Amino acid sequence: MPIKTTIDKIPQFVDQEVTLSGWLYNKRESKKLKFLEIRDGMGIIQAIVGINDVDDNTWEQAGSLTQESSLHISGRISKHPKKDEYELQVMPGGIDIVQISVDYPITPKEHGSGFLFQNRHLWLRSKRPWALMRIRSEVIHAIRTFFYEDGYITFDAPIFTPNACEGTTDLFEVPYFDSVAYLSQSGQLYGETGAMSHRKIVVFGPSFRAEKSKTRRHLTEFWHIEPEIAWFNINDNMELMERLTMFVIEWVLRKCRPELELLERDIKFLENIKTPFIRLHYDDAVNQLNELKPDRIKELKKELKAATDETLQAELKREIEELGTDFKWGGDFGAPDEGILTRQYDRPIFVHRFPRGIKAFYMAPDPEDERVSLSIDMLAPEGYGEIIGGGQRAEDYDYLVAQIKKHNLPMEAYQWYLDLRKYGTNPHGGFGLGVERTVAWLAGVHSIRECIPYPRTIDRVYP
RNA sequence: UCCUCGCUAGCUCAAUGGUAGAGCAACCGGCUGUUAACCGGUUGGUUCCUGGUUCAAAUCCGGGGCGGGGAGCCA
Repeated sequence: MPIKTTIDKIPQFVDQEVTLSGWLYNKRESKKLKFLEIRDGMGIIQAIVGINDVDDNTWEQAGSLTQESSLHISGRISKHPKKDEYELQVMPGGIDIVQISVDYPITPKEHGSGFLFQNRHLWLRSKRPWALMRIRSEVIHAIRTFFYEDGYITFDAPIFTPNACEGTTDLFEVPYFDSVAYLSQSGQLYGETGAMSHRKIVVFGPSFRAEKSKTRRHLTEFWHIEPEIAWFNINDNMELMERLTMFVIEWVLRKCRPELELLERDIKFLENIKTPFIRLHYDDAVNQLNELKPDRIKELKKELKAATDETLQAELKREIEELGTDFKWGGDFGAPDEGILTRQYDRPIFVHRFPRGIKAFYMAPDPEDERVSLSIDMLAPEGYGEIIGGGQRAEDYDYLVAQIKKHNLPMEAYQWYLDLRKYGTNPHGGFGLGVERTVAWLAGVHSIRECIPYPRTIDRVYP
């Protein structure tokens, strides 16, 4: 009787007979041999059906299999004659078909991304999404492990909220009995209440933003890791971001080698990342940016000369024009600016102490320089840009009240939040890390839409 | 909200305003170890919808729909 098992455990069954349950991934056949690629969720193995090794019925059944047909398959495990892999030699009666799949839409050939996302429920079975979902799972597991081992409490924030965290324009409004509620765009304010109770907490959940963005870096629903810590300053904060990032990088390099290989991720870049990460004051970032701009423009002009594609030319022209003027103090960095800054380093960079005007109302002002706030962005290298945003929170009651007024936010909705400053206020802070952006960077994929099972964007809520 | 590109067979794409095609998939056949297998054949069309220009529209123009890429904003 063959042993029931799964493909990940195959190496321990060499020269033994096993039964696998799975799906046909691909098939190649000749007159006397059929090669069946079997996928069982844990991996893929090639099964061999030889016309002289099986009965007629098994031979016919093997021939009738179509892509994604479900089956049980039994045979002897052996080493691949050419490759460092194992394969399954199908035995007589070794094929038990559960269902023949007809017209599976996703073929092993090329498809456009629109088509693939329309068929996301099936595309998830293909190698690339399979690898990415496993990396995502490990990234989440690594983050939770990091915080757990560091003494943090998991503190879940509500998803229905009565108020805006950072403004109302990009909130999803939903009916709530006789009233309305909003889908949370951040758990941070609730996280702060948890920090006052447990000192170190981490909120993990989905965040919703009705931003009408259509880029590879935006989703309307994304997963958000938001630690919040009492008695915690901006330097503690950067140190925490750094430790977390290193922990996750090392975890993924340790656990996801096959997946990274499948995605053809050049892992040298990740392996070479060392602490300390670069720490750049906003002022210095602005100066550096203005110094580097002329060189970048030269580069782009060269690219423009070489470019033949018209859309690429137009894009390059626009980017050159945008870079043409000096970056003025007080502005926020755009994607091209972040690109210039990160390109010169081999590790993530922190930009800290942004002007108060471009950061959220709750950011603490810098006591040594009132123009700026104690805010931090962490920019990933290789052009991935911002993956963490955070900072120290304003602890002074009167300052916060003034900020809420200045930002035209409804005071009554923030009474509970203001209570934190009335009763035992203290320097505290935290940050928000985008899970999908982190996965995209570590896995080296272009779009964060591939980094979540079902991406939600401005014009896709199906499937 | 703005800019930009696109929509033709199941998929990826061709087609000077003049008979709508290829590759892949599917189906049939061939091939002794293939691995996005290969070779031969067959089937497959409301050219996104709508209105217009024209002797004639996949192609040009207007309106709409859907999708890709980007800006701003952000995780």
